[in-house]
Parts: sequence; structure tokens; C-alpha cells
Amino acid sequence: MASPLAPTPPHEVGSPGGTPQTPGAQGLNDPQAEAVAHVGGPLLVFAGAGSGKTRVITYRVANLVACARVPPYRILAVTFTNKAAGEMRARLSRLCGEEVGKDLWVGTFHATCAKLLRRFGESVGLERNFVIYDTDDQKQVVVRALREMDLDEKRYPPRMVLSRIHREKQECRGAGDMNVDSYVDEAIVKLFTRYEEQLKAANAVDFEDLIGKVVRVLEENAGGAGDALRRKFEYVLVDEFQDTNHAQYRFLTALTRDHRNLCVVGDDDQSIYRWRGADVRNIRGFKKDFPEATVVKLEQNYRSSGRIVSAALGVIGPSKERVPKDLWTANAPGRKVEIVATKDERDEAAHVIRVIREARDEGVDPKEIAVFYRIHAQSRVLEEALRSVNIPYQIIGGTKFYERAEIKDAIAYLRVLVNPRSDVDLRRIINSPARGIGDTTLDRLAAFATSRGISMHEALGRVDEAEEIAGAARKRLAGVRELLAGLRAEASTASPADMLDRVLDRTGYRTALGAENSPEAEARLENLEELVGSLGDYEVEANAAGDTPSLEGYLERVTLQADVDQMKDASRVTLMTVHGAKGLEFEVVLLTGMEEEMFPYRGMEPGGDQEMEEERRLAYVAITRARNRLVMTHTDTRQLFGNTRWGRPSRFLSDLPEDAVEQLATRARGNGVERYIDRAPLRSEFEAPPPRSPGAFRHPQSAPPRAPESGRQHAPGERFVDTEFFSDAHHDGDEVAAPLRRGSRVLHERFGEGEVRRVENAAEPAVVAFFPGWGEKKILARFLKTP
DNA sequence: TGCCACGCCCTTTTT
DNA sequence: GGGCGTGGCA
Repeated sequence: MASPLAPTPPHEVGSPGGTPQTPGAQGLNDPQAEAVAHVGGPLLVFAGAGSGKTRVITYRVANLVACARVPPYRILAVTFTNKAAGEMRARLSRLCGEEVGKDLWVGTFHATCAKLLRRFGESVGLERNFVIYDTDDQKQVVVRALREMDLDEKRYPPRMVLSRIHREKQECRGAGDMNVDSYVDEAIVKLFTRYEEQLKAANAVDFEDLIGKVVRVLEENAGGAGDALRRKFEYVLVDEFQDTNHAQYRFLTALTRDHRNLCVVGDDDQSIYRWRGADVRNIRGFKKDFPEATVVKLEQNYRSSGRIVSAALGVIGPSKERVPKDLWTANAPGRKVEIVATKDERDEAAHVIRVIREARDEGVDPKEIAVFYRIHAQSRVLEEALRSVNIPYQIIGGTKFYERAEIKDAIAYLRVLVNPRSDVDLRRIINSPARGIGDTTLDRLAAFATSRGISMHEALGRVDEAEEIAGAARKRLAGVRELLAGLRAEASTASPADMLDRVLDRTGYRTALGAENSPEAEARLENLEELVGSLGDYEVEANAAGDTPSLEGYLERVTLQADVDQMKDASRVTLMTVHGAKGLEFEVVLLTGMEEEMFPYRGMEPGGDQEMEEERRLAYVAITRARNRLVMTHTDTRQLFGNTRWGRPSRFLSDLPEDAVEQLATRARGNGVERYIDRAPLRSEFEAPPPRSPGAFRHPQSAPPRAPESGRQHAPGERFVDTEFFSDAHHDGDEVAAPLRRGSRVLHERFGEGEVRRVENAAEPAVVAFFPGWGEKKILARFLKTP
């Protein structure tokens, strides 16, 4: 499978003399082999983009198992996504056998810690059936705390409050450790305290707790739980180490304290989660805490063409503070990186479609084509365009399936069954479908619960004592109690999928939707069936992995699922944010929205240097995802959130080496207005156009009208090419598509028979073909025959 | 209590 | 552009 995660095998291989014979590890270059063979003590691997990192980690684990005879269940490998974890497990199963793949601990920080907490969490006061609150649940808790404390939600936006709380927790700090500098801080401390109380009462944790509580298990060592956990793993490996936060780092150091067999792999140039608490100093300063660490640098890129690598280097070059690395490649230069000026986001989308069609005509599988953007809001226009011309696509992230109301309701039911103390969930389902339990009743029930110091579910059980609730309402509440009790009795025997099915029936949820008789309700019903199906899939997978399927297991998986985990291996074009693309690779990458303010993105608050550095790294990540073809588009104007933005080309475009790029414009864009990318340093202020000077960037409004014949004025050393492109009717590539596809055989007078590697649509159709004995040759299509 | 309509808000990136 | 909350009405 040409998985996006699978690095292309190195084609120039030094024979690693004296390397232990890890199964299938032949063909590694020297630094790779060194990283694989290293056994005891800390190891830091700087893995440049496309340097075969995944391969190294996998072989290293295989090496530990096969050569060092480490039992697989004593090895922990931490990956960045569940998808990456699954792929690593699959590779190891192939390399070392099924049992090894099964026994290994492979997962994300969050999934791994959740699993550990089910086992060791009791030492820090967590019951085994705890539930994980997602961002939405967390927000509900904050909102309720705000209302309880009679604080203004405008003054203390829940989002802001939550982000403060999370920032503290990522640093392993509690409400008591906060610096209080203002009355706002004071309120936050109180909210924080209340938030923690609520979670504890509900036997729930948030994402930060998953890590933080395991750190507590390790550091507090109550009842020896920390020691027991420490003895569990002999070797720990971590991928994407540049994006770990402080709590995760604490977890790793505490876990490996006794043996220090910690192998971390990452690339500080690809650190893009600072906003989420990631601290690039973890990798840059690793040697401080682990002075004895062996450091290996993987600097050869096997993934991308020479021009793409040099474009990437151009973008990351101006970055400050990076660990010095020399990324290089032995790959052929390949085609130029295309910088395409477009008129607006529709024109941009039209060009995206054109490139997708070209690639498809060249024989590229659609799943090898990706369209990136900086923010989700950019996806809508692209989606509409793709749909209008029937190009199948999948979109990663954005509005998620699991955010739909009916899905959240169904999940809330399951969570209440697993953990009745979860008030957030009980509130959600108590009147869904409508049972005549309104806000008034709910408030009274909540007050009753608070006055007795019990959960709302317990209050439900004792509702007959609640005199403040009217008789009729009490009866309805008792009905819910009976309903839940009945369902819980069944939950012990029914399978998860079966259980959801019963929930939807017994609660009358299906009937209520069916009665609506609307297309919307119809769609909701379908979504619910899909959810039942996904529980079924989970059962199959859990059984295959040797686990017993359970509601807990399913819920945990759902909550900890990343967007990319949903990515299917189908033959579709992929749309995603650049963040989502981390760790993936594609044959063809379209990077859209390369304008100042879009990328680098400027949000509400003006970002500082650190933010700009991160945007730069983000651009670096985006570029290095591409293997063969990279197209970067920018627009003159863009509608965003209802307003029109005037953009000038991103500063990152000016950082690309001239000989690696080719500048193009769509016909719609090229008409009348001209613009050149300024290679002089750009001003950071977006609003002010730079002073006009010959050859420099011209703002669209200030460009003087010019007769078409007068020729285009070129910035020094640049080419400006108009691509003939517009309507669907004219969609070149069709003419050459049939006989000349990638992989088809061709005959040339001088070079003999060869195989087409690539089709190019220049002024005249041409192909790059491989001829045995001659190598790759670019030849005009008219000089070729079919053999 | 439930439904509908209006208006307001915001609008990065995600485990 | 859209999601959410609020407020008014049946």
C-alpha cells in the first residue's frame, strides 16, 4: 500500500556493516542504522522531513524484540495519532509476527495514559469506569460553574477560561499554583477549583488529566503504584517529540527514571503545536536532562524531489534558533514548484480542479493528491467546486460527525450507562427525546442534588424526597430513572452495538425522529445507523486485537480520536488543514491561500515573533509533504467570514529559491492586473502597500492599466507565465490521457522501448519516460509510438 | 413547555 | 456565512 505514512525506500543505500540483523532492516543508511541498532540509554534522533523516520522507529522496535530479546509488552511506542499507531503496529506484525504486534504498547499519549489509568488510576482517586470529557463537555462544566458563581459569560468567555485552565494543567499545575495578579485571575482560580470538583464528582477527566494523573501516579507513588508502573516498560520510544508539552515530558522522564531507555524522535523545524502547549525546548534541550544521550541526525530526504526540498529549505532558512541540520536529497530535481496567482477563491478552486485533473490524467491515484489550507474556513469553496465537477474527495476535520446533536445524544446515553455520575451527560439526555422535562424541573433537580451533595443521577433515584419538584414532573423524572435502570441491566449482557440499538428503541429516540417525517430527521436517523455501524466495526477490531469489546472501550476511542484517524484509504482527493497533514505524504500537494494574513495567519491578536516562527515551520511542514509536484496558490481577494480580504502573496513565497519555482497565473487572474512577488523583505504591516518602485510588488489597485501588447514587465530573474485555463470545456490533458498514462509502454526511435513516468502538459504534450540503459528522458509526445 | 424567528456573535491550528 | 442563544408567542 502506498500509505501516506510509508516513506519511499531509500534508493541509495550504504551497507551498514556490523548492524545486528533486524528482520527486513537491510537498506538503511548509516545514521539510520545507528539509530536502529542503539540499545541501552537515551537516544535523540533528529529526523529531517522525509528522512525515513517511521522506518527507523519500526526497525528499532523490531531490533529490540528480535536481537535484544525484549518482550514486546515491555516496549512502549508513543505516536502522534491513532492512525500512526495502527500503521506501526501493522508493520511490526508483518516484520516480527502477529503476537509481537499485538503485545506491543503503541498509541498516542492520551490513549496510552487512558489505558494506564484504567489500571493504576485508583491510586490517584479515579474509578475504573471514568469517562473522558471532550471540549464541549468541558465547556458545559465551565458554563455551569460561571452561572453558579453568578459571573458574566461575556466577561469570562468559557473558551478563554478553559484555555487558561488547560495551560496550567499542561504545566502540571493546579488551581492552587496559579499566580493571581488581578481580580480576573481570582475568578479564574475559583472557576478552576469548581471545574476540578465537578470533574471529580462526575468521575470524569479531561485530556490534560489523562497525562497529569499518570504523572501523579508515577511521582506520588501511592501504595507503590508508581514503582509498579515504572517496572512495566523497559524501553520507551516517542515519535514527533518536538510537539510534546511539559506534562508529557514529565510523564516520559518519570516513567523511564530508573533505566533511562528513552528514545525520542523528532524535528524541531516541524514543531507546530506551540499554541497547544507543546514546548520545542523539550527536543532542543534534551541533552540537558539526558547528557549521556546519543544523538543521531537523519538528514537525507528520500521523499521529495530536489526542487521541493530546496523550496522547503528556502522557507525554513530564515528561522531563528533552530538546531543546525543539513537536509539534502539525492533525488532528481523534478518539476518546478508552481506558484499560481489567482483572482479570488473561486478562481483558486478552479485551478485546484485543473491540477487535480492533470494529475489524474498523468495516472496519479487521487488518494495521492492533497489540498491543504491554513484554516478550515477555506475548505467550503473548495468542496463546492469539487462537488460541482464530481471529483471524489474526503475532508479531514472541520465539522465532525461526532459533533452532530443526535450523535452526541446517543453517546451521552452510552456514557450515562457506563458512568451514571456524569451530570453533563445526564442533563443532555434527560429530555431528549422530549419528555416534558424543562429547564425549571431540571434546575430544581440540580438544586436538590447540590443541597444533598449528590450527583444528579442519585438525585433522580431519590426524586420522591424532592418536595420542591411538582408531582407530575417527579413522575416524569421517575420514568427516566426506570428507563435508565432497565437499560443498565441489559448493558451487562448486550454487545456495544446491540446496546446502542436498544437505547435508540427503548428511549423512543428513533420513534420521535420517525414521527417528524422530515428530510432532516431522516438524515439524523441515517447518522444514528452509521453510529451503530461504527460500534459494530469497533467490536470487530477489538476482537481482532484480542480485547473484549466494551462500551467503555468504544467511548474512549471515540473521544480520543483525532481527525486524521478518520482518514480513509479510499481513492479520493484529501482536503485538510496543514496541521492535519503532519506525518503524511502525497504525490501531489496543492497549498492554497498563500497570502499574507492567511498564511502566515493573523488572527485577532497580533502574533509575536514566536507565532511567526511557528507559521514558518508550518509552511515547512506543508511543503515537505509533497513528493513530486507542489502547487502553491494565492489570490488577490478572498471572502472570509463575510468580508473581503485583499491579499498580497505570502512572505513565504518570496523565500523560495528562484530556480526551484515557476510563476504562473490563471487566465482570469492574468487579465489586466499584474503583480510580481517582491523579493525584497516584506513589511509586516498588511495594510500599507510598499512604495512603488520598478520591478517591485504592485498593489492591484495601484497597477496602471497597460496595453496587452506592451508585454509583461518581469521582475528581475522571474518568469511570468499565463496558463490557458478557464472553463470546463477546455480542460487540456484529455487529448494525451488515453495513450499516454503513467506506466504505459512507449517506443522511441533512438531509446527503444520505455515506460512513462510522468505526463506533462506544456505548450505541447510531453512525457518523462524511463528507457532501460538511457534513464529518464523528457520527450515530446509526437516522437513516441506505442510498441 | 415547546417552538419559531430573529439577531447577535465569532471566525486558527486539536488530543 | 453559520451557529448559537435569547426572547416572544402559542
